[in-house]
Amino acid sequence: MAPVMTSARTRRRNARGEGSRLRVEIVEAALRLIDDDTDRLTLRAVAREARITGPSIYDHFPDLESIRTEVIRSCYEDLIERIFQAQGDDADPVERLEATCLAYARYGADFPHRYALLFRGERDQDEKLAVGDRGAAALQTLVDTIAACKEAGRSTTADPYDDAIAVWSALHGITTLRASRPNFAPLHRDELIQSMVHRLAGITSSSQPRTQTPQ
Amino acid sequence: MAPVMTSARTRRRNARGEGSRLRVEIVEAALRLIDDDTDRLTLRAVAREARITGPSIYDHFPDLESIRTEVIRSCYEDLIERIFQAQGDDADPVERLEATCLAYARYGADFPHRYALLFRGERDQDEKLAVGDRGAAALQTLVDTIAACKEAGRSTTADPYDDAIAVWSALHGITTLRASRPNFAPLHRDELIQSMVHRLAGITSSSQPRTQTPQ
DNA sequence: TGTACATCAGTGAACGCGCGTTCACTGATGTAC
DNA sequence: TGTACATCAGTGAACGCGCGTTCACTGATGTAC
Repeated sequence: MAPVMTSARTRRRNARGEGSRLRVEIVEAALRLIDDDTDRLTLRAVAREARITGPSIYDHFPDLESIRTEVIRSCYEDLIERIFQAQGDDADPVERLEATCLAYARYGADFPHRYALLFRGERDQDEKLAVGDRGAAALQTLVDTIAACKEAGRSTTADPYDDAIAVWSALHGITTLRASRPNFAPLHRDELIQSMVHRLAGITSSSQPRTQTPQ
Repeated sequence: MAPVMTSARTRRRNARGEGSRLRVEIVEAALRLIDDDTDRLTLRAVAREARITGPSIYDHFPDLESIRTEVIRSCYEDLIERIFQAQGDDADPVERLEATCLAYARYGADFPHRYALLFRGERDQDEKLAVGDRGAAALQTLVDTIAACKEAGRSTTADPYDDAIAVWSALHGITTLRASRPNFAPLHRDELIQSMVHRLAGITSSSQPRTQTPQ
């Protein structure tokens, strides 16, 4: 008689005292499903992907929604972390601005479905995620960098905050348009992004990759 | 004995020969659900909203997916129509550009969930919707308008197509960011949009609502 | 004008499915003696 | 070193639900005579 094929077939249970390891396995499984463009994240699908049975999840999460929240929170943290890392120790504020914006866009290009997830939900999401402060700090970083460009005489910005909002909007737009239309601006994405950022942040002269032809 | 409460309680059936009227009622019901931010569009929910029973839908649509497709198609047509209408008969190309972009952004602000629907799906969508040509024509309109600005000496654009893509990205970004964060740029949305469009399309001088402070 | 009837716009019951969640349980494993 | 046992990491069956879809049907209404 052939052995029954169970969903947990090849998985080896965690050792004693290592039970909480399953919590991160669950989140990883959910991320895999999201990256595969699963249209609806279900508890049973996550369990299958983690090669456990449904009820096992309840030792680590009270319900499906809390898995979802944790997944979004971890993606958010990841993106914010990359933004701060991209700020690096660059002395030139224009290069810092470019690096920050490209890091943001690159996250969206590398993980389009995770990125979409971050901006799908709405009201009160930040509170539930408890990352509101870090998110605001990331935006402030962009504001400060544009302000630094101005102080260095490299930007004509009249309002770094307004321009940071404009830059963020443009980055978000090109990131999400690209995700939904695979053929959208594929050839010179980074150049397009840099060009948009330069214009919206009022960056002057210098190593601008895009040449303007005066009328 | 109290009458049985059915989902079709108050609806009056369409007259003979008017059966196809139900088709548009179904689409309207689906649109209402979408505007109410229904998380998952189901056939049974559409039927309830249209005050008919589920099976009645099958006289007009072969399956749930085809309702969805028709809804998206009609939203797409609506948006494209508004873009062409906004082009109007304005002689000033800069004003035409502004009107077009604001019409686009306004659609997204007025119908955030319909707008999101248009950019949720992905590959092959245009073919399925049979609106690819009209969509491309709408984008071309934007390209032409920017080119007209240049010819009128009102834009320094080096490449109207690239700049149209940039403008579209920015519009898409601010529209979707606003949808997911209700507090995002609420005070001067139109001014922000105009300012972004002007800078990305290389519009010079004139009635720019945003004052640049030279360093 | 009156009536039988064909047509048409739907209905209602039923199906199999995957879902979230609950509950009692099992069986491997580290530990006490 | 050997064994009984408590603990822990999960399992399996079951529940009620809403779903998409099918099928046979019903009952109002326009039309032919």
